[in-house]
Order: sequence, then C-alpha cells, then structure tokens
Amino acid sequence: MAREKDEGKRQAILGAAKRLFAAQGFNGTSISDLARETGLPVGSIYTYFENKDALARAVIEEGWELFFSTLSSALAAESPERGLSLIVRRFLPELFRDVDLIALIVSEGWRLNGGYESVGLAQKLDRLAALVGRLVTALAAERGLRFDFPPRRAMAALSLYFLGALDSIRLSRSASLGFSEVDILDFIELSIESAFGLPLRLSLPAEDGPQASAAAR
Amino acid sequence: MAREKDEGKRQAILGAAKRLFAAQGFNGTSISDLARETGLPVGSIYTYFENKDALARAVIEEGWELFFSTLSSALAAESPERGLSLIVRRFLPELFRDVDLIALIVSEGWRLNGGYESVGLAQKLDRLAALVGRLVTALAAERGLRFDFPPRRAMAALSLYFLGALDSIRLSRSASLGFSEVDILDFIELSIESAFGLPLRLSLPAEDGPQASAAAR
Amino acid sequence: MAREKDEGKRQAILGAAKRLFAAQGFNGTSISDLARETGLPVGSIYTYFENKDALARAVIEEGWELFFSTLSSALAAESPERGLSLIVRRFLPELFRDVDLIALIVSEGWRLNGGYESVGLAQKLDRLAALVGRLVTALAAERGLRFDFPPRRAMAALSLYFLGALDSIRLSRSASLGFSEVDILDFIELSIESAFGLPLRLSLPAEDGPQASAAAR
Amino acid sequence: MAREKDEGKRQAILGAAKRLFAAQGFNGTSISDLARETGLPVGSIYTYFENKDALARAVIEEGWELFFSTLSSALAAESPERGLSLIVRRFLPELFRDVDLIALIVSEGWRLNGGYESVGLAQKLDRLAALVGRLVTALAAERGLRFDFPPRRAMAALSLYFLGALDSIRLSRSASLGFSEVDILDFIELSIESAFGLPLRLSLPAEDGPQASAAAR
DNA sequence: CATGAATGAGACTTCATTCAT
DNA sequence: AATGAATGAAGTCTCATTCAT
Repeated sequence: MAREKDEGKRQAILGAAKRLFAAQGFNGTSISDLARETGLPVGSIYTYFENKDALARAVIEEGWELFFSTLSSALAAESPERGLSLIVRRFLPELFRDVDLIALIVSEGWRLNGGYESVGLAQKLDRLAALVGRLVTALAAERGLRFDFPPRRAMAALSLYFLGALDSIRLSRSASLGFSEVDILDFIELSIESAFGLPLRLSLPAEDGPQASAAAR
Repeated sequence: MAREKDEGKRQAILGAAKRLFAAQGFNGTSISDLARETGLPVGSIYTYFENKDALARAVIEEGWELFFSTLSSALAAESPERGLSLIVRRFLPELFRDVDLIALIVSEGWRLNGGYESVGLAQKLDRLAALVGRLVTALAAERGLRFDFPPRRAMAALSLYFLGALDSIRLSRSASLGFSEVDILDFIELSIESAFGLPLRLSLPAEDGPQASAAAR
Repeated sequence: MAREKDEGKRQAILGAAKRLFAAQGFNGTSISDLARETGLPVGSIYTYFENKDALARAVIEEGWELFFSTLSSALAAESPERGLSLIVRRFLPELFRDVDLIALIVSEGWRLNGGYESVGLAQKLDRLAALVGRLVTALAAERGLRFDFPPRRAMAALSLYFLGALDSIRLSRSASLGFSEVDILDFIELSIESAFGLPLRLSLPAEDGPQASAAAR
Repeated sequence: MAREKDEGKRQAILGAAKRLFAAQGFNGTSISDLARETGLPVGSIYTYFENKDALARAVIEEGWELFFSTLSSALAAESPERGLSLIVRRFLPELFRDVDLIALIVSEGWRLNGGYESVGLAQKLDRLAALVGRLVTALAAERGLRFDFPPRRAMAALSLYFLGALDSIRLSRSASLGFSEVDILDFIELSIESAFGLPLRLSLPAEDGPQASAAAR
C-alpha cells in the first residue's frame, strides 16, 4: 500500500489555517502562506483539503466541535452553580485562547461559498443556547428566581455577551486599550452574580484562578 | 477650473468603499469594484486616495469622526438620563445602520499597514469611554449609586456591550438566528435600567420608539 | 484620455491564437504561449479578451465572418459557372491558407464552454449551405440537369467535401502522405465537372492557377 | 502470481483512454480521470504504460491495427464488387462507431511527442490506400473502365472522402446540423455507383441493409 | 507488483498601481 | 486633472510523475 494520509500534516495545516485566517483574514491568507507556515509544499495542502473554502470550513467545523464537546462534557455532571462557575472561570478562559477561531467564524464565515448556511451556524448556536439555557433555567429554579426573558431575548443576551467578550479580548490583545481579558471576565462574573444573587467566586476551588488565564497572554 | 479634487467624487468613493469593504472585506474588494460602483475611472480613485490602504484608513477615520461627533453633539445639552435614553433608543439604532463599518474597523482595521496604531483606535476608544464614562458617573451620582468599577473594568464592560451588540446584530442579519436587532436593544435597555434602577423607556418622547428600530430591519 | 485599446495588439493575439490553438489544440496552448508568441505580457491578453474561452470564440467568430463575407461578395456578381470556378480555384485555395482555423472550429469548437451552440455552428453552416445551394441549383437549372438530392443529402455532401478537403490538406501538410493540396483541388474540380458536365478550367482567366495556391505552401 | 501485468487491466486502461481522449482531448484528460474511469489506482496506469504519451500512442496503434485487420480480412475473400459494398455498408458503419478514435488520430496524433512520424501515420495510410487501390483497380478493370487518376490524386480522393465522412459524422453528432450518418453513407454510395456505373445496393444480401446504419444513430 | 500520497512546475486569472495620452 | 490600457507579481488550483510503503 502507499503512504497513508498523515494526520499530523492535516492538523498542522488546520492549525496554521486557524492562526493565519484569524490573523490576516481568509482573503488575506494565501495558500503559500499556509505552505510556508507548515513547511509543506503548496501541492500538499490540496492533498488534505479540496480547496481553500473547504479548509476554512474544516477549521470552523473542527474548532467548533472541540469547543462544544469540551463545554458539554464539562457541564455534564456538575450542579448548575458549579456549572456556571466552570463556564466563567475555566471554560471561557480556555476558549479565549482560541479567540481567533471564533472571530474567523463570525467575521469571515458568511463570506465562504454558501455563507453561514454551509457552516451550519444557526444550528450550532441553537445547540449552544439550549445548553446554556438549560443551565440558567435550572439555576433560576433552584434560586426561586423567575426570568421572564422570552427565548429570543435570552439568545440575544447570550450572543451579546459571548461575541462581545470575544471581540473585546481580541481588540485588547491587538491594540493596547487599557483593559485586558481579566477585566472582561470579572465583568461577566459580576453580571452573573448580580443576576442570580450568588457569589460564583466562592464555589470554585482555587487551583486555576483568573490570573492564570490572564497570564496566558 | 471650478473645482479641484471634486469633493463629491471623494465622498462617492468613500461611500462605495465603506459599503464594499464592509460587505466583501478589504481584500475581497478590488479597485475596479470601486470604480464600477462609483462610475468613476480607476485612475480617479488614485487621484483622491494615495492607495487602497489610505482609502481604508480614510473610510475608518471619517466614519469614526462622524460617529463620534454625532454622539457628542447628541449628548451635549441633555440631562444624563435623557442622554442614556438617547444613546439606547436613538443613537444605537442609527449606529446599527452602519454596523458593517464598525465591523470593518474591528475586523480589518488592524490589518492595515501599521495596525491599529495607524488608525488610532486606542485613542478613539479612550475618547468614547470618557464620554460615556462622564455620562454614567453623572447619572450614578444623581441617583446616589456608587459604582466601584475601576476604569479598566468600566471600559471592558463598555467594549463588551458595544462590540457584542454590533456583532450580534451583524450575525442576526446575515444568518437567521432566532433573534433580531430589537431583542438586542431591549436587552441593553433592560441591563441599564436594572443597573441604574430607572425606566429609560419613560423618559423619551414617543416620536421614535422601539418600533422604529424594529422596522429598521 | 488614456491609451486606446490597440487594435493591432488585438489582432496579434487573435492571430497567434488561431495559429497556436490549431497547432497545439485549445488545451495544449497556454496563455503564456500566446504571450511569448505575441511578445505581450501575460496580463495584456486579458485586456483584450475576457478569458481563454472568449478568445477562442473570437477566433472562430471573426475567422468565420471573414471567410463568409469573402465568399459571398466573391459570388455576388458572378454567373453560376464562374461562381463555381471561383470557389474552386480562388476561394478554396485562399481558404486553405486558414485551414487550421476550420480545424479549430471542428475539432475544438464543441469543447468550449457551451459547446457548438455557443459558437452558432449550425446557423453558420446553414448560411453556407444556402449560399452554395443557390449556386448549384442555378447552375443545374441552366444546364437542364435535375438533381433529386434532398437537402439533407446535399448538406451531407457539402459537409463531406468541405471537411474532407480541409482535413486532408491539414494532414498532408503535417505528415508526408504522398499527395498535396493541388491533388485535393484537382479532385474537387473533377468531381464538379463530371457532376455538371462542364469544364470549369476553361471558364477562368489564367491569372491565378492552381500552381499558385499550391505554391502558397 | 498467476498473472503478471494483467492484460485485462491493460485493455481497461486502453478502452478508457480511447473514450476519454476522444471525448475530452488528450490534454483535457488527466491520469486521474483514467484512474477513476477504470477503477484502478493512479500508479497502476504507470505499470502498464510508461507515460501519458505512450498511452496515447498505444491507443492509436491498437485502434488502427484493429481497424486495418478488420478491413483486410473483410476484403480478403470477396469479389471486388462485394468488397466495395462491404466497405460502404458494413465496414464504414462499424468504423463510424469509433469515429472519435479516428478523430483522435487525426487531430491529436501529431501532437504527441514526435509527431505523426512516431505514430507512423504515413505508412498506415499507404497501406490503407494500397488496399483500397487494389480493390478499385480490380473493379475498374473488370468493368472495362479506365481511370487516369494518378496515385497521388487517388490518395487525395480517398483521404477526402474518408476524413470528410468521419468529420461530418462527428459534427452531425455533436451539433444538430440537419443531416445524419445515413445521409453521408447514402452520398458515398451514390458517388461510387456513379463512378463505376454499378448498383452497390443490389449486390448485398439483405441481412444488414442501410436501415441498420440508419438505426446506428 | 500495488497503491496513492507527495511534489513542484505550470495553468488560468486577478489586481494594485503606473503612466502614456 | 482625467482616463483606462499596461503590467507583472501573486493567487488558486491541477497534474504528470515518482516513490515510500
């Protein structure tokens, strides 16, 4: 038999693409950029991905899959409270390391052949909203709170916080704007605490505080 | 004789660039696209702008200038309360018509030769933050509230809300995500009301209510 | 005003394309081949033709137009007899200098985007058949001959002779097959003479005999 | 163990090549096309043929060999009259099923590395001409006719009819030109009959008349 | 021998920018 | 100043052929 497709190379390409697409945009990144970055010859990129569009879609798809599966499994066996803590203190910081990936989805996704539909964004967000929605509802019930948010507004809020956090962090990283990731996280935490009337901070063991994620960059 | 460097043409180019850069990205828009869109010959673009980068910078610069001067003058003579109302119900919806321009600034701005520095983003945001900060502080004082937000976190919050709203709206427009601009605005309003304990809705004359922003798209 | 599109360059490209497409096939001819052949930079080819397909279509279109208009005007004011002589002794030899053009139409035309339809071949042949048909009918009438050829078969015969002559000449030029253009012409002449019972040879002034066309290549 | 260089695979490749080269041209057919068409891996093509050129030469060579041997054996034991009938009514229609193969020879053959020489076209045509020439001479002698055709012109005539028929049929198949294969065959038959003053039609047993060729397409 | 991943030359095409007119 | 043809670098992608497995 001949050589098998080298998964390592595939991942290398995917990684380089994630980095460069996010950094320079889809149109601003050339296949030769990817070749140079990975050390592979141009032709090899096409051994692993049908074309540039397909590569971008794969970046988005696999990035999302990782993100979502990490999130769900993280929340699986936790109490609502701890779940929310986890999201803010563990999951978001981790996610923020891949901030550029989400930027890619948001700012370039629809430019791909076929637009957002081809990336299945609506469906992805629905799943995400459902996941977080369940958590919030459970927590509210537990606390005896009643949110009269219609689902539309809940999704809007979720989207605003999520995208806002991501973009703010991206911005704060590439320009010096006077605030950093920690400030964003603190603000999110504060918002949640005041919305639910509970101190998230206390419910988390100390092992990996906000400082860590702040130090990440 | 009459005119040298016809300002009308300059504006036409600027307008086309704003539209096309935002719609197709900086790299996805060619000078011929701009020529076709404006009806001007290719060469004329270079009469008014040194090159593509300079054009993008001008788009951002003038877009921002307009945005900022509109905002400041809108807030100039108003009471803090009305100021906040105005921002949410008048200014933001108007801003959201140019949502793509801000996206351009955020997602492509730093890609320009020289990065955000050449665009002066930090400085721009500082001015914006100061403006809103004054408003909020005044309002808080008036209401007897005490925010212990350090300026860093205040800016983070502002950035999160601002960018989050913009991106969410952008997203909701290009994909069908189950929520729309009105939901975003409603959520922002609610957040402010609950933060300051005041009903924004009431403080605004009826002429242009939330329906307007809903109808906007 | 800027430079005007240089018709000379356009013709140079067209000529090179005619030659090279016919010689190496459409797929076998690269744009750089054309650039090298014309001495123009690659980009300039695209100033004059939208793309390779459009160039091929133009080659065919303009070649045909020239061919057909030459033919019709040549026949306009002639008696049927002289018309037939002209075709065989003047027109065909001239046409045979562009033998490669017809080969291009026949062997590559349908490979173009859109096939023969996009080239309008059927219509072209109809016009040609009508033109020759009128001539033949007139001649037959004059001579008291009655051809019971249904139009289908007449077109078939025309096509066979026409394409057969062209391909034979092409072949005899690129390989050494033991016969040449003159032999083809002689045979055609003989066929016509025996079909109509008239000596074509006599009816033509001597100025430009078969030798000339033979010497042409 | 059983087989080295499986002849079946070789034939599969050859068949696919004949089909695809004729349909899409030599340059328009990729080795992967052949691999896909045959179900063989790319590498195997190179096990059976040194390279693409060699494959094309083999296609032509073997196609011609088959054609020629079929023709000679068909004519071997026949009277000249029946021989001619056979050619027109049996052999040509059969040949016309592989019209694209001859087109390949004619239009692409000389493009191969080395031109027609490497394919031996001149020699092939000589053999063909000799074969048909013998037949015609015999027939003429039998009928007491005297053709003063020099061999050059005879070959020219043969070539014209042969190539003309092939190209006309090809053309009539890919475009809708108002005539079809039957018309071509009828015209050839008529030409022969009038040249030799004999009715071909009658000399052939009924089993496979002109209808067959009509039905052929 | 069989396989198909690897490779890099080269195909078509676009485009920012210049500059003759 | 106005125009748009000219240009060549660079982009995406294909492909014949090789060669590790």
